[in-house]
Amino acid sequence: MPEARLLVVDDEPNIRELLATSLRFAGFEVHAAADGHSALKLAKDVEPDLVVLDVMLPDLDGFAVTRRLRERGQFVPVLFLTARDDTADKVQGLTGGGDDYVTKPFSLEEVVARIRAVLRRTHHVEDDSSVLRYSDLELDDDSHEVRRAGQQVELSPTEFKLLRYLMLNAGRVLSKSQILDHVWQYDWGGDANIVESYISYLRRKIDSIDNAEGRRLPPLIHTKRGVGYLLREMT
Amino acid sequence: MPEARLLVVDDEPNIRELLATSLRFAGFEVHAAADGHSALKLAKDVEPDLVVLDVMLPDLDGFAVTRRLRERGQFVPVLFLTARDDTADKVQGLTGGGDDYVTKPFSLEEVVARIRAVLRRTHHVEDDSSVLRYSDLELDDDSHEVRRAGQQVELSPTEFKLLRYLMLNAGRVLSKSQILDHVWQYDWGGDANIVESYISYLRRKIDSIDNAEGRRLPPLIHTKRGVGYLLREMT
DNA sequence: GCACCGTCTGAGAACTTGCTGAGAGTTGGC
DNA sequence: GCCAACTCTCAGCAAGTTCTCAGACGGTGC
Repeated sequence: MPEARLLVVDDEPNIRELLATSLRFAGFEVHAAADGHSALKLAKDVEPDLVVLDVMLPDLDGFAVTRRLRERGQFVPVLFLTARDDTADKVQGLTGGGDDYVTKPFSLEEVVARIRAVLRRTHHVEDDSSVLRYSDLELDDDSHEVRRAGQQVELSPTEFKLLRYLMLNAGRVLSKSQILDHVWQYDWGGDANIVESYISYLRRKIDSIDNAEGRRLPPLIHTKRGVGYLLREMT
Repeated sequence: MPEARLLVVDDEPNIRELLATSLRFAGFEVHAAADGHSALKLAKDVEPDLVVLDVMLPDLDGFAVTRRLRERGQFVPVLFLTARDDTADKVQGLTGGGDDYVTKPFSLEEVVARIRAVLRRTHHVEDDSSVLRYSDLELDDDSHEVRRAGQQVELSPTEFKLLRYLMLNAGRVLSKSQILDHVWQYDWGGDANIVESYISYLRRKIDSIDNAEGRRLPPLIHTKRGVGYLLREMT
């Protein structure tokens, strides 16, 4: 059973497909539309739990779509996609409720994280917490805090997103290009060496910790030479 | 079970939706109407605990709506929305009976705070007091007083709203734009740097206090670089 | 053992973000 | 009308973050 039902609305086919595919892979049921009118039609049929909505659409803009949804009694939360500066302020004034926005170009991790955050807040079924756990690692999305063996660790935003992606895929090898695709913005043009750098930073922060007795904790991040990286507890 | 049932009446769709979404998110059951007549009709059906009512409506004005409600025997409290100067005094004259008003443009924090205050006063059976607490911080909505470790602290109105918002979301990182959306007026066009300034003021007042023994109290406001701010007790 | 190749990491440049003091403009009380 | 409190802007500094590069490191296969 999928985690939740999403409706993705974007007129650029590449972005739409990128989102649809990754969100499906992340465990959501995904429906897609290319413009405001088909989005409204589709929303009536599938009754999504959340709408991912580009603000710039060829026919109706994102706000108009939202308004019509609400007028019709569909109080589904919305995650807006906006160009960097251009509409950020317009959106800001309107995100008061459970809605949120992400600026383009985004990274997939960011979109998934925001979707989960919005769903968590609006479905307010308080049993599902915001904490990801693996082994003695804890990552809290709400407070943006990370702990290894109970000891708090300070991570930069990129380090946080990287660790989050590794934890979501614990036990699975992730290639450098997969990591690049998810943690960095989709239009990133640089070198994959950046992944190595950030893995190095992360290891320094979470795999080089001594516990209270001064004993070194076992590493959780492992390199699979020629393949990628793996978060795993080794026994 | 929602905290209370509200009826929001405003003819501007953006404002109506902004209010409806945020109030729903704040835990209220919300119904909405765009003009006086549909408001009256809806009020009969849903029997709201409070009405949020724009004074300027296309058909009946807010006072007329209120009058008809009262004539009909519905003594529901009303929170009026008014333009800044224009009717402030007129409203004041009419808010004797537990009603209140907010001038446009408002901030969401302000609206929520007033709604809670009115409900508290009118439903007077209330076991829930007007005091928010977190750690050794106390914020009293009724008396507008704030204490850190029992020691009273003087805050300006904006500082008070900011602290209130942080306390309501204690343990959760709030981005500068979230803060801007809730604490500042919805049409605010300026820089997010204002949030930094006010965080700085707040820290000076509540995080730089020495207790009776001259020992510095631990800070409660924490910066998550690149993400936002967090009110939290660190152990 | 040696050479190759992928990986690791220190150094550092460029940039971003956040903090704060100074001060201009506004409002409200007396 | 004057003063005090408050709001908001600005700019400079401090610190953190991102990313690149190059040499060191270490596994693998011959």
